[in-house]
Amino acid sequence: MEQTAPQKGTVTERAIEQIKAMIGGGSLEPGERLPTERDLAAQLGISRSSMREAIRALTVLGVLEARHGSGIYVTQLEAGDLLETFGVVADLSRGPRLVELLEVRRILESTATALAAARITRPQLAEVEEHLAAMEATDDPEEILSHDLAFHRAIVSAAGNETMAAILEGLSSRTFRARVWRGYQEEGAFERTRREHARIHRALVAHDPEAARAAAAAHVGEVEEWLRSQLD
Amino acid sequence: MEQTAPQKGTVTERAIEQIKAMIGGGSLEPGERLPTERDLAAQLGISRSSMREAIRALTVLGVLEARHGSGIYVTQLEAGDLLETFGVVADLSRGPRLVELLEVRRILESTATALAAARITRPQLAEVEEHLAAMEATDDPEEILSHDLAFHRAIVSAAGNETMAAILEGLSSRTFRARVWRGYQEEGAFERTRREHARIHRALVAHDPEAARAAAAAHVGEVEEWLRSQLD
DNA sequence: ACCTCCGTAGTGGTCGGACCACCTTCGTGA
DNA sequence: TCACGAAGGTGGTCCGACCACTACGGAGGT
Repeated sequence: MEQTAPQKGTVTERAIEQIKAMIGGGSLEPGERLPTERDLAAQLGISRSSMREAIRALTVLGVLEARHGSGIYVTQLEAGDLLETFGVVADLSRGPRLVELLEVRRILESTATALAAARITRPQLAEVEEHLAAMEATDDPEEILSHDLAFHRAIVSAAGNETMAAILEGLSSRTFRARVWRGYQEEGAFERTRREHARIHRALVAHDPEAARAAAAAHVGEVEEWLRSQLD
Repeated sequence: MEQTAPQKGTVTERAIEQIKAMIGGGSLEPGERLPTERDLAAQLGISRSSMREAIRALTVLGVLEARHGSGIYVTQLEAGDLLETFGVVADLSRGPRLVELLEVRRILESTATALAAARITRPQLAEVEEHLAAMEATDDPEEILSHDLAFHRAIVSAAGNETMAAILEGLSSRTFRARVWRGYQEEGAFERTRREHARIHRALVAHDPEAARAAAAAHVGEVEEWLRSQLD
């Protein structure tokens, strides 16, 4: 009997694990180019079709990047690369799961905003104010949403934790917010949102972490409460 | 000109988006069975190979589940299904990224532990104590790690937010902890870990959320500090 | 009438080959 | 010296065949 092949799971799953192991084990560095699909397949003793499925899987996970005509490369393995799939969670979650997601966002975003209050620099603060102003200068819901997202993104970015920023980016994905906020905003919540944003902004200017935490938690909590009440 | 085909990106990427849209749009319910690979391919006008890649991608994301000989099914789309891939992030992150990951875990786990202190039931508390006792009754590092994981999992579970639990599960994945803790535990941190666990336990028994939050934050923070000091 | 067993149709899993679309490189020519 | 174009290499797509496994239902026995 040949013991060289453990034979657990499908060949594609094995290939995925082996490539992941190569990267985790250090034989493949971030940014490095992999052998060709054909070579990799021969190397692991599987067909090119199965190897392509493995590569595709690692591509959607943000671990690999395939460039047509050039080759397959390991991504930089930055937080943004690996956490891009987090948006899928937000897009496909429903019902009670959405509330839980918002609760996670409230916890992380309030902490991030508190950190930002302590660390934010003048240029970063200027960017925050820019989006705040742009939000109030238009009536187009689409544009408001864009600057709303950018407003929070700028704040979270100032907290200095890229991983946290990437997670929150997923939790605030465009389709997610559009889905939840459509109903929420229609209940005349614009004015309240404006006040909450202003309160967050004042805390940032004052470099007051506790006030920032409270303001951000209240802001996200408002939507959370509304969504919870909709589940009846 | 045929305008029926938008032609952006690869056909596989389009197929992934279309299937995701079907699920998000409600034409595919959780647990429902999809058409066969061959039918789906014909339906979207692509080859079976490309369709298989799309299905494989959605499978690793925890959205679909393929059962050999039976068919392809939509998962229940529970937090655990969709966030299983989160472990990959922890496994492949390195250097500064690891510290950021631990910071996120500290924030979430301290909050979860605080919630647990307020809500934990007697049976749940019993399970926590079981793992605590088992941890102190053995010298096998492997077994200690197992019960350590289960200890925290039981606590987080008592917080009542499955999504948060699934995220923390990923942040505490076996390979992740084994990697970080190997060096940490060798510095005689066993005794300190024991005291910290005991402190968390006392806070749970007393149903004291603030004490629980502080104890959990300190516990994770210890490892975080140590890892930060190793980056020199 | 009921249960057991096994055949069979249908499904996902794997393979090999062919061709296309795109990028990169290098040699040719101005 | 530099711009251009041809050629090779790479990922992207498709096809057809076969294998491994599951599920369903009918034949046979009790």
